[in-house]
Amino acid sequence: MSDSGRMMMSAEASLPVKRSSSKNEAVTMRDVATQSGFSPATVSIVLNNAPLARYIAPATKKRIEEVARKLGYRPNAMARFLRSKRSHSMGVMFFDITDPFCTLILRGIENSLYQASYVPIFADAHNQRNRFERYLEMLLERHVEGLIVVANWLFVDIQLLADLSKRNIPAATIGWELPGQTISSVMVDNETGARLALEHLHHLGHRKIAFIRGPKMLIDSAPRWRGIQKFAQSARIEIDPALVQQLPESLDANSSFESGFRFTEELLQRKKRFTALMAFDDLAALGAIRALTKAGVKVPEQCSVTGFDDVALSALAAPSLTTVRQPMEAMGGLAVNIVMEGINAALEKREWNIVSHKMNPELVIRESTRAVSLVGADD
Amino acid sequence: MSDSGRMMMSAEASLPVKRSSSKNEAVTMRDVATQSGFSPATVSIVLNNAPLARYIAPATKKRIEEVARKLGYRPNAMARFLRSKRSHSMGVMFFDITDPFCTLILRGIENSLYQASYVPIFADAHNQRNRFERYLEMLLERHVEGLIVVANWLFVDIQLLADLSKRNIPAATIGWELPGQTISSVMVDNETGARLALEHLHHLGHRKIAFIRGPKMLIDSAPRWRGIQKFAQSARIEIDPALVQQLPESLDANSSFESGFRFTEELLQRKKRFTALMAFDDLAALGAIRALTKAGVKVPEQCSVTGFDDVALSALAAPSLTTVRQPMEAMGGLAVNIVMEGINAALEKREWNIVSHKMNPELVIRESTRAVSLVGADD
DNA sequence: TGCCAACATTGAAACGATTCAGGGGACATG
DNA sequence: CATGTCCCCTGAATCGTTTCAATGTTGGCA
Repeated sequence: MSDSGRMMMSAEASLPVKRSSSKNEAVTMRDVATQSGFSPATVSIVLNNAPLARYIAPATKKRIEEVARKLGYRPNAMARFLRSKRSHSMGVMFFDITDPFCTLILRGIENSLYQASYVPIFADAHNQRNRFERYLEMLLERHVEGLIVVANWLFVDIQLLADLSKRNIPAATIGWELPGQTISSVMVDNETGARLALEHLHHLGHRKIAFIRGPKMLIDSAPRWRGIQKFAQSARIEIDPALVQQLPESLDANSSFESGFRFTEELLQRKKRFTALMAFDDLAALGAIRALTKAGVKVPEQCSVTGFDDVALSALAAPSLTTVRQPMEAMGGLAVNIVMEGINAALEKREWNIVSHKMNPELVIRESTRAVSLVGADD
Repeated sequence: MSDSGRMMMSAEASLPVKRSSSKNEAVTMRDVATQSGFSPATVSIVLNNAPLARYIAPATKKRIEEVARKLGYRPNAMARFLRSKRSHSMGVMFFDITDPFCTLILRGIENSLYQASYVPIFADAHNQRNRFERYLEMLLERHVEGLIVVANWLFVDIQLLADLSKRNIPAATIGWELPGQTISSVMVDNETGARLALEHLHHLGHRKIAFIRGPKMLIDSAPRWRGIQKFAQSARIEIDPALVQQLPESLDANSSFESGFRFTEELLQRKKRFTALMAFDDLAALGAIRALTKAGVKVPEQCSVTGFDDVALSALAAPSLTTVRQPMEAMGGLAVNIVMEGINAALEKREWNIVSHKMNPELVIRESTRAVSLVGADD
């Protein structure tokens, strides 16, 4: 009564509502129910706009929503999950957050999840198998609705799949795939990417080209090399084995910089001639540039260098790096969509298919490549 | 029967256990209870090693644990939380994952949380206020036990605090603090850091020094500039206003590279003389180096450059960057410890204090700085 | 008047764990 | 034989939602 008087001016008729005395107890649905004079069931139906809400009187809805707002009601996600089986969370496992390759992918994933009002639970495996497994365990306990694995190393194993498919949790991998279509995956088309880079160098007139191959353990290595070989053959570029090196297995994100640096120094010491160097990834390329510069070989004037990935610093380096871009943000987004599709399919008891998607890479031409100068020394 | 026969050889007497027929139904505590022949209560007590477990017969424990393992029982985190009020999760909000400044901090946070078996829920605000608020909402719905905010922009507002302190969720900020000790914070000692860099340049003989100040909106800007001014005064270095520029407000992580580049170009065009340039952060420094190099000014031979932060690429750049390192991983770890302390205090109904910690920065000397050459032209 | 459909709301049973107040049984003690 | 004390274990309530079957109330129509 005391309240209703003041409210006369407002268009909304607003019944009195007791604010919860500044206790730190959370406001529950029951509170909203008692305060609004309806039952918890009704409140739930209204606030979730459930099918039954069709039958709820508009005035009731308004009243309940008003009380909920005034009380600052926030649904308890755990309780909700317990009943509805939907956690609205997605596990995101990756191998190393400090790897620049990862961060843009994560951005893409995060962005898409946010659109869908899903919460990401991040799990950084630090490239360690046991950490991977432990995190997987934690994610399963939390009943993530789906799982995205950003991995490039081969160690991620079958055990994972067993668990996932048994509990049928939709999953997708990025940058990594399992033989035999057992799990959805998103990868860049490595073979095409490598071809693009080599084609570019070839087009610029380079014929004596040094290569830094990726480590065996990395799934990307083989197809990229294949792309190189195929194009070399078709363009009649001779690959001199003495100009080919292979990165060692390493779990450290920045190690390929060191290796690229060291390999290039060795190459230079051996007085091998080459007018271009094609590195497995951007970091190796930057390492190579560093070595070349240090030895007084100017990039790109005397030697062109290409990378792969287009990580953030490639654009900032001096000279900026010509490289093959992986559409990382898009890859992250696509993986989310694939998993979402799986979640929805399961919800509607539809069938759905495992998809393996190869994204198109894009050649990004910057400063580190240039046409072979026909006049003047190329050394 | 078929099972027990095979088990005879094993030392553990093992009673038969029905494996859940390959349904995808999750195995619950009730399953373990019925299969083992004890009540859910007992199972809970045993599996959690609750206080009451003192009174449970060893044989019972063994049996229950065995059944749980065989069935592949995994506790349902949500159900557990609903009862126990402990979500074992921590909200981690940050402004932009693509900012290299962020990633190492996140690594530190993740690492410490992992030790404590807490799951991080990552929320990337993209430097947008509404996104920040929406995520905060989502984190609260999920009842994270604590919150860590990695922020440097000033827009994070009081509203946040109201919500947090009302629900008394322990929180800590990294790289940002609120006036008046209302929330725990971990920051680098910006003033000291700036002094270290300037001291270094001074020590190398530089007197004509250009400065790129940070944007006003960034909390780090003021103390760093203060550090510069104080040292300049005590060392009688004259700061020429014509050599001082200020980065614009921008939400893009890489914008300071552009700005650093542009500012330096302008400086060079104006034919201002300087032998060293001190940039607000690493990206601005790299931009500056780029501009200098482009203009034919050799770094460090003709001009020394320093940065701040020591982000990952600073070591890889050519020349590698002399900079002031923030102990980012340690800062992340410390923030987690602070929040954990708050959680535990609340649990034990202890009092606990808000702490503001200033971490010591460290000067990292690399290739981009060199003593002023007394002979030869410095231009 | 009687019956049915549509409307508006609710009671109560889950969901899967935790927790605490007991409850039998065994054994010792007075 | 009554009582007390450990031991070992369990029944049942509870956490905050969702959801379904059920209930009472209208109004329309034959």
